[in-house]
Amino acid sequence: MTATIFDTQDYNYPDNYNEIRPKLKRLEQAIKNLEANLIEADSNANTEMLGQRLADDLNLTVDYASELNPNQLLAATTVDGKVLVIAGAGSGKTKTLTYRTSYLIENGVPPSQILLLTFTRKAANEIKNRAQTLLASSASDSHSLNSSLPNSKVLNDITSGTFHSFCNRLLRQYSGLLGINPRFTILDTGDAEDAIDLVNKEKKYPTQTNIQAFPRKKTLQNIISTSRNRRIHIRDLIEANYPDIAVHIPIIEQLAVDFHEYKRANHLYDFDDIISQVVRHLKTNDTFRQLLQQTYRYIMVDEYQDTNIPQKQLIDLICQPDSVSLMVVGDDNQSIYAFRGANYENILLFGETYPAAKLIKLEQNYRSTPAILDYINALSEQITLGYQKQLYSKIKIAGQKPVFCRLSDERKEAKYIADTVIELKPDYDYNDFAVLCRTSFQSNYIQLEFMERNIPFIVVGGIKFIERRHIKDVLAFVKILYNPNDTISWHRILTLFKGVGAVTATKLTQAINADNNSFEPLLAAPFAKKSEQLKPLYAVLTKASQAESVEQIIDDILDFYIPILKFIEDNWRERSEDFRVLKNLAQEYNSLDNFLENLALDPPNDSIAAMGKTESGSNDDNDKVTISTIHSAKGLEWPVVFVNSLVDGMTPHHRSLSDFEELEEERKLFYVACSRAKTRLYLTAPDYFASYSGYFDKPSRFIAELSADKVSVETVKKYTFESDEPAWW
DNA sequence: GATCCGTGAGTTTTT
DNA sequence: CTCACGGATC
Repeated sequence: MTATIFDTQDYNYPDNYNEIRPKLKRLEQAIKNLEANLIEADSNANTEMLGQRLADDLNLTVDYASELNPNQLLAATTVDGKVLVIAGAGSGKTKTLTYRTSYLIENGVPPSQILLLTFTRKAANEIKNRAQTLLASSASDSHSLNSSLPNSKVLNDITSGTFHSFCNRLLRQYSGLLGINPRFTILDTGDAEDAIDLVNKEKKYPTQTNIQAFPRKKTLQNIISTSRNRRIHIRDLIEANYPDIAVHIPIIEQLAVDFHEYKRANHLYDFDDIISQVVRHLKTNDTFRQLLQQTYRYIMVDEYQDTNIPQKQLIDLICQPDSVSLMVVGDDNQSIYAFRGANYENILLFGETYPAAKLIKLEQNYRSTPAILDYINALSEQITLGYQKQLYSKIKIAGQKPVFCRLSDERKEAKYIADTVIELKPDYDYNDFAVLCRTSFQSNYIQLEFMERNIPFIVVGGIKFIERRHIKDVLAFVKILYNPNDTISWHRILTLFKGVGAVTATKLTQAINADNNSFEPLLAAPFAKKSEQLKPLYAVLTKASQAESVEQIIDDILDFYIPILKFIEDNWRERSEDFRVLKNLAQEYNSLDNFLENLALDPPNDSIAAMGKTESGSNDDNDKVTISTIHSAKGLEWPVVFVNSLVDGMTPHHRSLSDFEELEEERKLFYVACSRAKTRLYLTAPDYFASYSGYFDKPSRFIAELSADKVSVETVKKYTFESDEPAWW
């Protein structure tokens, strides 16, 4: 046992390891089976032959063999069958997918047969654009006489995007075949909560609130969604994770059914429906399934470790025929989305699903210094279950070991980080720094400190533009123009008015839907007298429904809505700033379909209003320190990375301390955070953290578990902090 | 039936 | 701190 930096600490570890032991056994077996199908470039004389064959192939203009490392080359050129690529952090995963895409095209695969599923749309576009550039530049400096080179348009025919955007497109494109209305509305999580609340109130279930309060809508949404994505019955889920509300199980089960029917009746799809409904159609509609199987012959899935069960089913259903080529890429060390239903077992069971599958590993790291790699490899060893892997670098200079520094409190921690940024700034741009937090709330002190020190920063993750109340309000108007059956939006709009509450709103919505979705009931007998504003509402909806452009619609709505906002919010002026952003977005779209779809599935995730404020005189608008949640930092990298709040109970989060699998995920989360760093990694922890949820004062076990030689421990004395006096004294 | 106000309970990560 | 609910009041 090697010494650790905190020998005196002891931690309570989850005690449910034995319960899940059978499951782990199964996973271990599947891993072992697939490891047996590992194909490696080094041990395989084929690689040289492969390189030679590629070099001889006159149809190829890109020099794959010299631009990729041997295993990347293998991944890029292994086309047939089912393949899992374990791509370690910083191993050139995007590059490999880019070259593979180009390789497919060069080998005559029609782009329309390629399906590329990624975690974000940005990732999909990046791969497509880079492949495009690759093909174009190679074509221009190549002596090849190949005349069938793809022109610049061709790559647009590749189907790419997130699971959600892909399924959304399928539902609309094949609405006829599937017998559904193509003009459906997408409910984001907040909308789904509202819908559940609405159904709950309308149905007036006989809840026994005298025994135990009925759960709030947020909890209900969470339970229903988790139940679907993890395929756990509501009863089992509640008994295991929400034992307090067990008395309400029958009602919640009924609510889930009624909620589902409500969505179907009103052409509403929440995030889960978008995927699950496609899966259901694939299972039951042979024509549809065969159509997709014939259309998509080459399928690539990125971030496979973060897929959930419905997403895996979707892939498996399309890939059923042996002739369909499937390559899934991921890193089991980086599965961090279980809270959203992601199932880390998918990647571990790949060998069970596809016994003939091949395994390729990318272990050469192009990102981090050897000292940092040493650290993250040590972290990786602490992860109980997974494919064998060891990242290595060809960089000779070891670089600086990760630094661990413990400070007396969160303010000191923030000061330390700011101090270090300023100290290193001469050698770096602000762009080169990132502060990664377990929860968005943990960045508060950092933000304050950076503001005081005039360090420019941008916050990623946290409160999203699209979730702000006034944006949701305006979009509700747009949504009912698109889908008048969108009862959630109707409800939202109608309750804005004085004299109209939940009951009137529901009745009015029903009247409108019953009247073939005309707006007339707004003017008719029982409702018109409820509020002075229903008449102007009728006018603006009528006007906006005839508008020529998305931008015009937004303008019409804003004319009507801003006076209302003025009345209900005192900071309306500040909020109105956001409307500029909304209008700019609207200008980019020429149809409501695309506008709403993009806003729902690919929302602008940084609050642009906040960005505008920090530009106090600085010309260099883009040079900013990134402050981000760890989740939002996935896939990114920075030369200098700070990971803060490394107190046991914050990282790992206290809610995960009693469950083996949840704790493992926290460990992976920390792994993701550390593996973002290229040259310097700073780990910081305050002495304690106190909130209503508990008092925590031990350093994170993730740091304590490693042998002491992996980090250098820095003492705060080196830094002279400014006075603790508030600025206004 | 709508709204206002006081009280009490819950706060991770996001397509 | 924020959200939801119960009860009083319009």
